[in-house]
Amino acid sequence: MPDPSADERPLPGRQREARSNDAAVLAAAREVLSAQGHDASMAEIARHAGVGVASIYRRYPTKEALVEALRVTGVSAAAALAHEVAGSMPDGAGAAPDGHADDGADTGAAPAGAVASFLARQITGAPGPILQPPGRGAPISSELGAASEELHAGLRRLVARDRADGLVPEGFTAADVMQLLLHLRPALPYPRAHADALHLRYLDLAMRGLAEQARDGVVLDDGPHWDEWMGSWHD
Amino acid sequence: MPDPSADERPLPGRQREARSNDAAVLAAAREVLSAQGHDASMAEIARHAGVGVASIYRRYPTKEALVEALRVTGVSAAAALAHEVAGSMPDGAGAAPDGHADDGADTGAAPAGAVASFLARQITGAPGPILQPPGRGAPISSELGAASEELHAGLRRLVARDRADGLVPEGFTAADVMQLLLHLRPALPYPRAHADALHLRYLDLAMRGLAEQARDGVVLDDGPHWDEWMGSWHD
DNA sequence: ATCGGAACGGAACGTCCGTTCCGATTCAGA
DNA sequence: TCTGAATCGGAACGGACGTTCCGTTCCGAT
Repeated sequence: MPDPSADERPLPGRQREARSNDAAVLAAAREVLSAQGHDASMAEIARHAGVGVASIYRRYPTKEALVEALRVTGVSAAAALAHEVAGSMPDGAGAAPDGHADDGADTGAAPAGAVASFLARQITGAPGPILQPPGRGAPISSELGAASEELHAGLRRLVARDRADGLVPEGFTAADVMQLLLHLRPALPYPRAHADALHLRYLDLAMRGLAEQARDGVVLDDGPHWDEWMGSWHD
Repeated sequence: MPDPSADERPLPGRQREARSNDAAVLAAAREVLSAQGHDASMAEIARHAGVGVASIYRRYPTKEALVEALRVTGVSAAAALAHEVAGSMPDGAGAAPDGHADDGADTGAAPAGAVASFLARQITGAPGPILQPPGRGAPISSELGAASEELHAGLRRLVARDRADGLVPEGFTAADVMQLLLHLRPALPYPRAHADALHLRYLDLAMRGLAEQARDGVVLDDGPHWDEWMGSWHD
């Protein structure tokens, strides 16, 4: 979707505040929603961003739309990272998100798929409510669908590499990675650092289990499908 | 807390409906809260129980109190099961909850602690919101505290037995079992059976990881403490 | 210096939900 | 059969939150 007007910051007047507000809103939303869960109030997000509620609604028609935007950026960042870890970036993708090189160090010789997923979660900054699928009804904007597909491709590459290295058992798929992430998540009521430390502790167990299954030649029976994540269940 | 009046169903007149309503409310609450999460409405619970909202409030002063009651029964059932699996029941404890013998079969030679915990969760029937600790402020009624302590004792026995059998690594504690349960939980938005199947799939990974750590002689560094679960964090 | 419009912040509105209140219903005892 | 107490279900209340509306502020242009 190309912008017909000139895009090289042509009107830096009042619109610059708009842009910076936009960024502040996104950051605040990520922060507040990740700390307090999905029922944090819009007023709280606005206050955190140093902005009135109206400034949020001017850009996002609804709270769900704001969460959607966070989902898209989170999933895109995860996809970029997955591709990067897998060995080569996709085409002209943006720069890799910052601050993730150190975290991966202490996970040892774990399967890259799981590691990358954990890092992806770190990147999103808002693990619980945001990596979770939207409500039952009408899900998946085209943007989110595209990001999701890109992530799928990246994870497939990662898992394939891990399979070749004998780090994950046969039958373990990219969809498994997503569902494992959905099932193993930091406990909300605790302070962030504490919850993350424990999260890492137990994720390590799962990765060891994977590697052991691979060594034992286990063949997993049919697991989840990719579109079950973010999929519409229609009950 | 002994009841001074006669307790052997002395007034079966209108009060029988009260008793059965009470049971229906508890069952409905467990069902609805487990399916829809903590923000299911009281009206929905009442409707599910075939009862007016007032009949709930007549017995539980607040929604939180109702959830508390579910927590107590859930934790007590888990404690009873843990003691049973560990080899002998506590004193005059009630009968073991039904319908759990079959589920344990397909987990193979997994550590009993994790298996029992999973079963405990099955028993509670309301995994997510109910095993989670209450809000930050004033937690832990004495009843819940007692049930929690009983569960702690049971899990300690289980974990000790598993340690002796070389199924869990050194440094893995009863508190670890609880926190692992808190971190690895069924994904809500999916149909129950599906979410449970995946939950079991990934729990199996963690248990394999535990066993492997034990075989490798891994010594875990300091993990969680028991009273961090249900503990008041005071931020 | 003044004007127009874009963007702002916060007050106002409607809805939903937890909780309370009240008239109707049922049952034990006379 | 009648009375009264206990219990019931659902309507009414109050507050919180998502969303909308409006008067104000700021910036570029005339």
